[in-house]
Amino acid sequence: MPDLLFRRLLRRDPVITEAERQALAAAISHQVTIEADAEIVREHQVTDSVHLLLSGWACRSATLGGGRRRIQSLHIGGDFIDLQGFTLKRMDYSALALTACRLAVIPHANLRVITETLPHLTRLLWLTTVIDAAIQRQWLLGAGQRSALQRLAHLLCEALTRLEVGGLNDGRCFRLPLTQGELGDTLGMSLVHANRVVGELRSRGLVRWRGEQIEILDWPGLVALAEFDPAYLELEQRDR
Amino acid sequence: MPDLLFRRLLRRDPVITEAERQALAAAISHQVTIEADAEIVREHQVTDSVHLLLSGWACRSATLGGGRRRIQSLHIGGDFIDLQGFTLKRMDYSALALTACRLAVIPHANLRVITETLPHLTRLLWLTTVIDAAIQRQWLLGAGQRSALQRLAHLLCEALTRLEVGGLNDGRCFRLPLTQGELGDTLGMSLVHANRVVGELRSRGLVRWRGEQIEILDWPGLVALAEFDPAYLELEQRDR
DNA sequence: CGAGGTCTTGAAGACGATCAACAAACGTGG
DNA sequence: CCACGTTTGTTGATCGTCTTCAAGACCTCG
Repeated sequence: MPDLLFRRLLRRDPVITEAERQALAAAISHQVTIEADAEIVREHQVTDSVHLLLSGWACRSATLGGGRRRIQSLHIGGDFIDLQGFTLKRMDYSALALTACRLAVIPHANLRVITETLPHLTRLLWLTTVIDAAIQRQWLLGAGQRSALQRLAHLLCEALTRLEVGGLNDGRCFRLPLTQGELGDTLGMSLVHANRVVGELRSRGLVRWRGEQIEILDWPGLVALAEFDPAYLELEQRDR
Repeated sequence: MPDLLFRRLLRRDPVITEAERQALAAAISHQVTIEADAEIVREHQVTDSVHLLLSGWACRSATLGGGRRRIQSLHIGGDFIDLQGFTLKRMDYSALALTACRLAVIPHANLRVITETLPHLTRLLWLTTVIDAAIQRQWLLGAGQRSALQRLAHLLCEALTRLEVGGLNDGRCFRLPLTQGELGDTLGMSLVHANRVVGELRSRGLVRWRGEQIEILDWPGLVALAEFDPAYLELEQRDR
């Protein structure tokens, strides 16, 4: 079941043994399907299992007094939504389904057994949380130092690159299931400004953007605008 | 030597065995002292050891074209500067000493042995990288949704709380060894605005701030202004 | 005592927020 | 199939926060 996860891990590490595959598959207690806009975990909740996204899109978000919301990350098939919770226990963010999602549920107890028997797989799981954090650092960097237009361009570059690793894109086309309001929350800007900045990207001929469907028309131009360097996604195969 | 680290881990987990303490102490290959403004690790560098800060202040920073720099985190005694590098190998940020620092160096090879023999200690190390990421999420949340004044107030709340865990503060007084230029880079604002916002905090009677020395005069007021909730620092004792 | 870094303050201007209104798309039930 | 309400997208106008440029004060250290 967690094939997508393994495919992505294999981009980072040359060897995943059959025993490791089976252990992780066996750690899954059950699967669930949830509909769009459903909550996967709630902020402040103490959790006892983690969720691996098998298909669909999800996000993490946190809200501040005054209803100001920030979407802190986007997730696609093969991502752990809340692996942090395995060590953290109490969540500091909520996770929401952006589309209908298929999720694999893995109890913490089963992960604990993995940490006690399969150190290499443990390091790979650790790695996924660390890559997660590297993406967050990139967003933090953007939030302060990139313009609104650059942040949007960077998001598109990151999205396409990550989708490609899982084979979830269609060439230069992909789906981004966010309303412009959600896009604003993701990029840290108002709905109105998100709209303007989407318009700017279109008028520069960099993307075609109809509803949720996006086509990158000028990848080098977009990468240059965003100052996108995929190094932080850690796509090199190494022994970990 | 890594007493500060253990003290802080004990705030999160009730039990650390003598074997775990000794294993981590033994994993340290050597210690180094570096002077202020020295570089600890450089962006894009492939590392083979991690650095545990024993005393002094350090930060992580990343730079974007045009020389725009972002300080992504601040570190005090007991923090790992670059534990991410153990799984990541290639760094996506630079680390700099803000003051003279004493560092313990732990080769990746020794950490690997720990992951293969001491699963509970491994989970605690994993936990430190996850708390690290939780702090980053909080900064990301602030970067978009908090005003400049609130971000500064939040930074002070976080700094004092983290210093308290290590016993590194002096009541409501502590040292923050940042110039206002660096403070601006940390908070994602210009030097000039950082200065104004420090002035605002002073004139509201919330802090006394002379050079690097800070005294919190009105803690509840500062917490309220910042909307500071220390839950994300994960200070509850649990089995991990 | 001078020099370099740091802090402080003023003024002008840019970027993005907010307020407001309307258009387009979508889904639902009549 | 159309009417209707709701959600989403689009555009204009005004306003505020923060940036940039600039200059002067302070301070520390050789």
